[in-house]
Amino acid sequence: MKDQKELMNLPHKTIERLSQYRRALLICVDEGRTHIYSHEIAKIQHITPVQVRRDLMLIGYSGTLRKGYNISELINLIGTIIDSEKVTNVALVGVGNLGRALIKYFNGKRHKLYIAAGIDINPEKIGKDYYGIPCYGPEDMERIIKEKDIRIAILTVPVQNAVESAQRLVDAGIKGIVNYTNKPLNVPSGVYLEEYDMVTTLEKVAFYVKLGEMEKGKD
Amino acid sequence: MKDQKELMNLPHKTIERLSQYRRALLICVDEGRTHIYSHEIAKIQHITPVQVRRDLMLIGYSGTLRKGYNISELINLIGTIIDSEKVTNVALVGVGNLGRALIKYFNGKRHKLYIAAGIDINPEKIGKDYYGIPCYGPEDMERIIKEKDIRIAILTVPVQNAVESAQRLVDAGIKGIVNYTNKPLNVPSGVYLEEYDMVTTLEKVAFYVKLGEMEKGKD
DNA sequence: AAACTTTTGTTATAAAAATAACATTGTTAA
DNA sequence: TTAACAATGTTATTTTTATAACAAAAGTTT
Repeated sequence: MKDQKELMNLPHKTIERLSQYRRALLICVDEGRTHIYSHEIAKIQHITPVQVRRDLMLIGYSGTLRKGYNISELINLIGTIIDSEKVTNVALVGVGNLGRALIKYFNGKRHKLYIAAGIDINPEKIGKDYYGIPCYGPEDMERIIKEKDIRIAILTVPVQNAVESAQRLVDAGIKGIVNYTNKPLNVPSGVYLEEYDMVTTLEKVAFYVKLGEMEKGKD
Repeated sequence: MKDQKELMNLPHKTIERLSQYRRALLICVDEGRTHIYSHEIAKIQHITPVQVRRDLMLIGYSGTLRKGYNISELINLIGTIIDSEKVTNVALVGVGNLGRALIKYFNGKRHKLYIAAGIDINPEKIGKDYYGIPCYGPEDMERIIKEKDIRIAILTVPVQNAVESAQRLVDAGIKGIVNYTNKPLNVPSGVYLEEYDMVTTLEKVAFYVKLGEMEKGKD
């Protein structure tokens, strides 16, 4: 593996793909495989084999000629790059349908990321467990974040609570936020913000479907 | 506005941003505003004003000097570009937590995209309505897709059903799929596939948080 | 009214990302 | 044993995306 300094220079897209490679590789392990070729990874990810090899070159991993890459070695190496040494605790703010989907979907999938607490304003939810994760009230948010050393928050509250929740998370010392609400947020530098809007995704698909139909109509 | 042919040449990233601009502009309309500057849009989207102006140039929209852009005009223009003329019907395959979150989140947000049917394997859900959307059984999938002229599907089934569901959707003539399951899919050319994995998003945030802490640790 | 300011729109440049080209090397097969 | 093959690893090139530079014009200030 390469020097830690070089990690910082990895392209953003490579970081994303490493996470995706690992996901695919974990499935391969379950299927009992030990080795995989770059063109197989590429097929799964809908990218080119060159891109796979280039990414692996960047992290300093070498496969075996004509045997491909050792899957478990590669999984471990990707782990040393993108994971923290210790488990990173995550708070889920907003335990509605989306929030519960995330807990269920995420639970146990990655060793180094753990949704350690749900937070919700609904009194009926406070004190309950959801798929094994305890739900706290908003008044306990700051305390729980400190007690559990939570660094990252997933924001799945209703849009009208998004800004206030984000502000409180930042004030409580959160260092990263994944915002699934409809409202673009602002955070100070030093806090990493990732926003995802399902409407945009769907609109993009709709656009390219429309484009495809226009292309076909031309013939 | 520009010629339809030019639409096809719009950069992919511009398409995504147009959707996001519209989202932001719709919020501004609700706030009663009529005009907006490029640097204001930029601030909301965490990008540069130049990028905003360049995107708008690409779609052939002109603002007014020192007054900025007319919000409702711009919303309409973006609509003519990314929306279809008629409403595009969408099927939601898998009415679990995530599926229901999507219906609720999406319903009524965009005039030209409509989740017209939910499909689920669970007999208790079949025949029920979820936030106004009827849920059908898998045996009715092909029929409903044809009857309602559904072009696009959102896949939110449990991972073990993902491959089979996708295959049936493709066979039924679906032209676009948004895959929220954990399993990378394969579709024939002519079907537009967009995959989104929440784990990758969270891992990316965790990585950059870690990087930020490493940077700080150096001082 | 002249100089300055602010904002748009466009072209030019730089940076990032993806792809292509190709060298290398075990392995297989004639 | 030598040629062909199939795979990796790296450098070079192209494409895409983002940023910078700057011209133009409408308004503001002195």
